[in-house]
Order: sequence, then C-alpha cells, then structure tokens
Amino acid sequence: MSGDRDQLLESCLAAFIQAGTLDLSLDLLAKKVGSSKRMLIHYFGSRENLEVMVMGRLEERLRDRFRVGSFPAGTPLRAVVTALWEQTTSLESRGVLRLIMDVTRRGWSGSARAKRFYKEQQRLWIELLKEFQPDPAAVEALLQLFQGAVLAYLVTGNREPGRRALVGMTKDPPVDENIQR
Amino acid sequence: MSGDRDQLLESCLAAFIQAGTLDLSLDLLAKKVGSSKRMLIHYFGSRENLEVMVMGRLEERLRDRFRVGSFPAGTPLRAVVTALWEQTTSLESRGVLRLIMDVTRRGWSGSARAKRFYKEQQRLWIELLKEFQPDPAAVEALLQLFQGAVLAYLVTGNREPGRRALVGMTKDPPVDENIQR
DNA sequence: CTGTTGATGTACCACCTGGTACACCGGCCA
DNA sequence: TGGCCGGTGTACCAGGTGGTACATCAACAG
Repeated sequence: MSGDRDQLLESCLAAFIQAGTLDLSLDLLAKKVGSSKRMLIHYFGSRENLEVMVMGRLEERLRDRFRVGSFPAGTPLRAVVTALWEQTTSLESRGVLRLIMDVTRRGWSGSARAKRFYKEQQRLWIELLKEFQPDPAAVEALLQLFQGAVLAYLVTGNREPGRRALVGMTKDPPVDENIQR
Repeated sequence: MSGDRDQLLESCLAAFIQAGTLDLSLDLLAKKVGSSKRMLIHYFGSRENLEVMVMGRLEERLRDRFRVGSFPAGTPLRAVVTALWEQTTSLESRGVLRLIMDVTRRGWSGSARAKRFYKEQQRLWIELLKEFQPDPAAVEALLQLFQGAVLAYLVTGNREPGRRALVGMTKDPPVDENIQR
C-alpha cells in the first residue's frame, strides 16, 4: 500500500526541514523518523529517489502556500511584500528556508532536478507578484532583492536589513499609483 | 620551512576554487595539488585548520581585488556596479563565486568562522560602494540585490536579469528631488 | 492446512572519511 | 663518522556511507 510510503515521505520531509538540508544520512534520517535505513531503501528504492520525492513533496507544499490568491486583489505591493517577508523569515520557517537554499545550492552545483525546483519557485513567485506589480522588470528585480535579503538574513539572523530594503524598493509605484488587475 | 606550506596552501585554494566548494576530501585535494593526504595533515595539522587557512587566504585575495580605490573617484555608481557585475559573473570567476557561496552556506549552517568571512565581505563591499553612494540605506539595499542576483546567476547561468536589476536600481542618482530618504 | 507475499530486523559489504604509526631517507651539525 | 630531524610513503585504523543477503514473521489466498 502506498499510504505507508506517503506518510513516511511526509516524515522524511519534516526531518529534512528540521535539519535544514538534504545532506542527512539514511541512518540518521531513519532514526529521526522512527524507522530504519532498511525500510527507507525498501520504500524508496534508493537515496537518490528519496531525495527526488522529497523535493517533489516540498514543491507541492510551497505551491499550496504561495498560490495566487493568497492576498486579496488590490492589496498594495508593499503590503504583500512585507507580509511575505515576515512569513518567510519567521522562526518556524527557518528550516524550510534553509532547505530551499540547500536545494538551490545543488542547483548551481549541477543537479538538474534542483535547477528545475529553483525555476519552479521563481515561476511561482512571479505568478504571485505580477498581480500586484504589473511591470515584469520590477518583479524580476524585486525577486532578486528578496533572495539576497533571505541570504543575508540566514547568515546574520537579522530581519531588519531585508525588510528595509524591500520596503524601500516598493515605496512608490514607479510610474503610476493606479494598480489595476 | 613555511615557504613550502605557503605554496601548498595556494595550491589548495586553487583546487577549492576549481571545485567551487570546500567539501573536497583530503585524498582528492591531495591528488589535485600533487601531494598526499599525509603531507596535508603534516603541514596543516588537521582538515579543519586547513579550511580555516584557506578561508583566510581567500579573504586576503578578495581584499586585494576589491579594495577602495579600484575605481576612480567620481565614477557614476551605475558604472561601478555594472563593472563589478561583469567582473563577478565572468566565466573565470565562477569558481571563486561558488566557493564564496559555499562558505556563506557554512555561515548560515552555524560555522562562526564562515560567518566572520561573510561579514568581512559585506564590510569590504560597503567600504567600496559608499564612495559612490553616500546613502547607507541605498548601499545596504544594493548589496542585497547584488547577492540575490549572484544567486540567480549561479543557478541559471544567465547574467542578464542581474544586470538589468542592478542597472534599474542605480538608474537615476537619488540626488533627484523626487526621491527623499 | 500450505504457499505466497510483503514488511521488517540483523548482519554484512565495499568504499570513503580524517587521521595515525612506523619506517625510511636525505641533509645538516657535531 | 655519527646522530638527529624534518619530509615522505605505506599501511593501517575507526567510524560512517549507501546498499544488499538472508532470515523471520504475519497475513492472506488456495
């Protein structure tokens, strides 16, 4: 039955999130989820496959969390962005954030799967932000700033510089204050 | 004699740069630099110490490369930033860039040494940029954008989005009357 | 009842990791 | 000459890695 496997997958994702990285040995992972390396291999075939499935599950979860419609239409861009910032840098999100950055690193280290993950995240955010900022170039820039801010936050633990920069960038709608959707 | 050690350290740094990460086993590293694990331990005492020394050496090298005075006073901010971007994302710099990001990751994974490295890099860039952008908040934001752009560039290999965003952020000098800080 | 099937534990494997023990060798000093 | 001393190779170690072989056990089908 695949229910067992599904539940196990969920536990694994939770363990990876808690660890903030995919670099967790099967033995350790098994201990964390109350199973055994034997069973992990049994259900997922190989470590690589397990990683792929975990990434997929994480992708789903993020897709649910950041789907278009999370914010009411007409919300000012600044409010959307600061809300996203608060949520992203909340203490409970630190694990997911680190895990995502870990996958991102695998992306620039060559993993095709990880690259796809990254691109999908980008797409998701663009999809979300373009509802509140019609200028694609501005969205693109905002996204990069957000990523840089996350990076700085992760290392320093300080949310303020990121917030300041994001607020600064969304201060005035660059051309007109009329937001239509 | 410490000359041997110094030369070996240089070779190690080169190997780490080529690998784009510090996660290189002593055996592999030894092969790359034409030595042996035995000798690496002999000269550096332990792997950890070797890593620390490599980080130090990398820090020195970056300090030389990005010291204040790299650009003539009065250069427009946009020119400075785009020049830095071209240089940073050039193909030859990819290894260093990845290595730096690897160290950064160690920073957010808890390594105190790596955190210091990150902060020193920040300081360096602030020192450099504040000559061309007197507003500290703007420098802070610019730096975060730069980091995010680097991240996106590393994963996608595309330099253009980063360049566009950086140019956009340095478009009109904020001395204009319509932007108040 | 018997046979098959899937879940599970234990023991094991080869390989890689940082690091060490020890022997050897060449050059330098007395 | 002799002896010491730093550089070096080889073999080795314990611990960890992903993964497998095999046996066991329960449930379910015939």
